[in-house]
Amino acid sequence: MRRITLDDVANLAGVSPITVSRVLRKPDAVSPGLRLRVDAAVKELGYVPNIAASRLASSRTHAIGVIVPTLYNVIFAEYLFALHEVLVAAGFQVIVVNSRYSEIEEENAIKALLGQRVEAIIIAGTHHTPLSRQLLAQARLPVVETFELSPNPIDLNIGMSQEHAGQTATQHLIERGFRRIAFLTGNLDHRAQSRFDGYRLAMQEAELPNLEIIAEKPRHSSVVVGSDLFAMTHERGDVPEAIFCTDDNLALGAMQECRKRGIRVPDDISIIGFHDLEFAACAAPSLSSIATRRFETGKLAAERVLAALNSSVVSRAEQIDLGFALILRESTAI
Amino acid sequence: MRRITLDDVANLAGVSPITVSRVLRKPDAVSPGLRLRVDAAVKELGYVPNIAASRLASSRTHAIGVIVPTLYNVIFAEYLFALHEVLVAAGFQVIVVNSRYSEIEEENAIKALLGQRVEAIIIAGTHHTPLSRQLLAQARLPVVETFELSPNPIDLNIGMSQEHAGQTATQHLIERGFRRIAFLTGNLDHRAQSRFDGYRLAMQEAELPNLEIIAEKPRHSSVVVGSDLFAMTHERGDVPEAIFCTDDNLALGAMQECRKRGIRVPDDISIIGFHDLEFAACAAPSLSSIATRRFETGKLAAERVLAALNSSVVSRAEQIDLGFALILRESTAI
DNA sequence: AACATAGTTGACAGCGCTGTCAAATCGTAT
DNA sequence: ATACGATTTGACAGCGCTGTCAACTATGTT
Repeated sequence: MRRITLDDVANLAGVSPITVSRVLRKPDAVSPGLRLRVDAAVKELGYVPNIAASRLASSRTHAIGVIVPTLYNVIFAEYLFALHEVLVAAGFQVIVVNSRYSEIEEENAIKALLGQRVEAIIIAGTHHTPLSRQLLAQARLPVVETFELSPNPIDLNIGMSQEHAGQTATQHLIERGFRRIAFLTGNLDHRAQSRFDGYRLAMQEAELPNLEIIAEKPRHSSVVVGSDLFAMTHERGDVPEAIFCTDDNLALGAMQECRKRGIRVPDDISIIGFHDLEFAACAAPSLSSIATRRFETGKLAAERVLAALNSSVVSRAEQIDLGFALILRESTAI
Repeated sequence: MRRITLDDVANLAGVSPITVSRVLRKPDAVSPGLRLRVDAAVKELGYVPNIAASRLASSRTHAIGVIVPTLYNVIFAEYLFALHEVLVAAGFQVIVVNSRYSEIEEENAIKALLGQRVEAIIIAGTHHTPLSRQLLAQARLPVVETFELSPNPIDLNIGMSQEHAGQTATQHLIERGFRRIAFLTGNLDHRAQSRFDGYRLAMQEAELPNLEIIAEKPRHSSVVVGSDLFAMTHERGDVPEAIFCTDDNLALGAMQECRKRGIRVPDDISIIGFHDLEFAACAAPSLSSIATRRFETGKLAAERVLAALNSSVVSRAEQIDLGFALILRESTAI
């Protein structure tokens, strides 16, 4: 069972293969009569062009590689949604690869994407293996690092200061008058680590002692982990006055666990999350958080990639800070 | 700036191109001496094979197409995680495409995947356009439809009866003695519709009137939507005795809104969700739900695809029911 | 009627790799 | 020293498409 090719369609329609190719790619350049004949033949044979052959012949793949650490966190779904919206509309295929928070897997992902000859790579995070950096730098294609700001961007960098955001959240709790303020996270990936750095900076400035609630075994931020970690802390008997959680899911879990244990939020304990996920506003009590701009990050990254691909002017190492916002709600109200 | 090719590596290493190709694909078939020379040349030039050329020449893509409606719902993240785990380990690339709950976009996704000459397609759902069905059936490759059971599967079908699950959830509420039982959803995609059918069947059997809380404009299941819909219902003054939500997120939102409005769960109202998402067990109160098997669905689908690709025996139209489980927790306790 | 012009169509080669099979090389037994 | 099979290496063609450029057709102009 041979697959149907351009030649088969051309034979059936009684035209040359190149004409069939044109009908498919730039129909306006072909006379209506032939176009109809070719379209009919395509339909009759159920012809679907072989993209690998097309990519090889044209040396354009119309593919953009995107690397994210996980699909479990909705922030990446939002980011990918924006990327898709822009790139697919512009005729590009988006190839999403998952690094599972591992730099080695990320390196493999980069190799795989380069092997596919993607025309650009958009990668979440700014920490990569030396080989990853080298591959990306040598590849002579637009690279966008997102979500964080890098001290030495490979190419374009669109993000925000995770450290400053962590500091801001902590300072808010300090200003509320709390002294025993804990930092809670399920794992310390690079971004969580930066938020932690910000927390420590703020605590140090206020001359307050650190209070870390960090899972023994790294676990993805989720409601359950927030619940578990708070339960453990409560059972040890050292419940803080306030908690900064690296993620709203963790914060929600902590709040639920408080409720179960008869601890009132914000009367007995204040809680602030991170990312301002959709549910933060409607939680009971509503959750204070740091709003981050996932959608805008994706949109801007995609637009810049398109611009770079169209302009052919090589512009290097630009950095865009999309910032963040402190959102105050009931969970840290006085 | 020409890209580095196999020939460049061969020249540098002083061997024929085919030998380089062998070193990369089956190193054991090449003597250690040459292998080292070739590896060194590959490294020196930073050579990355062109997958399009490889696919064209070998007429194997080692790619599997996966279509999901959205990445916003974590159930698809879990499903994709399982698919990846099995397929990537077996040396396949997983190409994920998003249909955004649209049959037209799904059709386009199918065309795109067939154009890539994927070796199998795994598609969430069993409702497709006629052309989609035709393309999938004619494509002569393994097709797996997942998450639902189809009356006429295209090929393999791994899922569960959404209708029966909806009926079971509703019957549980009926057995608890409630009469004013509402069905709440943000949108009526095919699976939600089937759950709704199950709800109506159960209500009809018990000779109870339907009570629908369905968003006017379709909205993806989320905590906010659950919260909004419940708020609207409460303000209209017709709060039911129990609610079956098509998704745990909706249920969580409804519970939070209850809390804000001083309605106690389960004392004043019982709520059951769907999917048994991770947070259901640790919610306050913990949430009754229908547990579904997303991970197993993905794993089994991937394994069956691998088996089909290896066996070359064409086995058609098998159907596997992975079932579901009613999980009773505080939110529907008496 | 001859010619310029724009608009269509086609011939050709080649993108970079791999399957197939033939040639070369090696080690070992005679 | 020779012959043999096993192993290693290479030559060749072709996968299915597209870029380039040449050839052709229809139309309008002088």
